[in-house]
Amino acid sequence: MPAISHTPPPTPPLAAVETVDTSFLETLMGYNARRASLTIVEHFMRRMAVYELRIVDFSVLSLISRNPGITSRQLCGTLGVLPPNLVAIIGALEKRELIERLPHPSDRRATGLHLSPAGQALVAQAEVTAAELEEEATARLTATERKTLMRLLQKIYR
Amino acid sequence: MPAISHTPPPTPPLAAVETVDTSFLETLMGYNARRASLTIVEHFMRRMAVYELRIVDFSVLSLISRNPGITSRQLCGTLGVLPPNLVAIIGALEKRELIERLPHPSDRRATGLHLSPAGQALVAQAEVTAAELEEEATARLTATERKTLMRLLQKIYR
DNA sequence: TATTGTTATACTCTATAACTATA
DNA sequence: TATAGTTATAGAGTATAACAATA
Repeated sequence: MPAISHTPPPTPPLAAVETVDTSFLETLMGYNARRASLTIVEHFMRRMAVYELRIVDFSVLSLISRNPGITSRQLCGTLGVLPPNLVAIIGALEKRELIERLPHPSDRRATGLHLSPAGQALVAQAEVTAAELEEEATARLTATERKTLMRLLQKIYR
Repeated sequence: MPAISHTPPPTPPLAAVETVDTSFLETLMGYNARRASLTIVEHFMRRMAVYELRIVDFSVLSLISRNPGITSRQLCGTLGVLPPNLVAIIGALEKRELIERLPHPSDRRATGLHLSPAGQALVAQAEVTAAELEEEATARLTATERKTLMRLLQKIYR
């Protein structure tokens, strides 16, 4: 049986933290993907502000542009937005006269979404800006690294 | 001068969209980073549910573990959380008796955050799970690709 | 019976202003 | 005067339930 010490255990040092050690979090793909994603999102919001477009608005317009007649349901499935939350998004874009709702050719429950001429002009400009800001946000990467990064990210989510 | 047609312009075809073309969005780094990030986040939330930890809770515990005595302000700066929003997070972890607040050695305005023994045990388990789920989420990548991806993501946000 | 689009609503996350105690 | 931590609160984003019209 060991001797029992009657002195209290030593008080912990309680030193102040000088610089925060984030090395463990940086070994996690989730942490790195999130940080990188947030960085690009910042660039995006700053550059798209002139068009008064959020990321979801830009995505919706771009998808309608390349898929004229797409339905709300298809947009929801593609972008991971729940149907009730798309209503206000579509409504606002329609109120700005950037998109139009036309009857769906074969399903009277649905409506086909189309860009107005103003919407086509806006999305054309916004897509140029999007390409530019991508270059900005990934300026520290070479063209080859950019392609590699794109490919590896797609391997995760596809 | 060309002849003027008096017939109305042809009605647009209004064909239904069969499969949604997402090829343009897939050329954007922001889109790919966000999709990949969301995929990993899903894995994370599912696996961390047993510990009742959200990503921010895990991050806070892991940072306190490696930086005992870290202040709320330092956590905010590291994780990009605003001070008012950290209060409830810290409060809940303290109520669960996973962390303890001890006086800061040199600044009486601040409090140093420390893990309780229960908190240390939980974070140790959670970090193992985190490493496992990372493997799951990036299962389609080789070890080399994983390292490359990590490096390229860090080049964007650092 | 299932699906599209919608309303209402609740919950979470994020952001801003203002206060106290201390530096 | 500036900073750490806090409260109250507002706004954005995300979630579920339920309904009418149509498939």
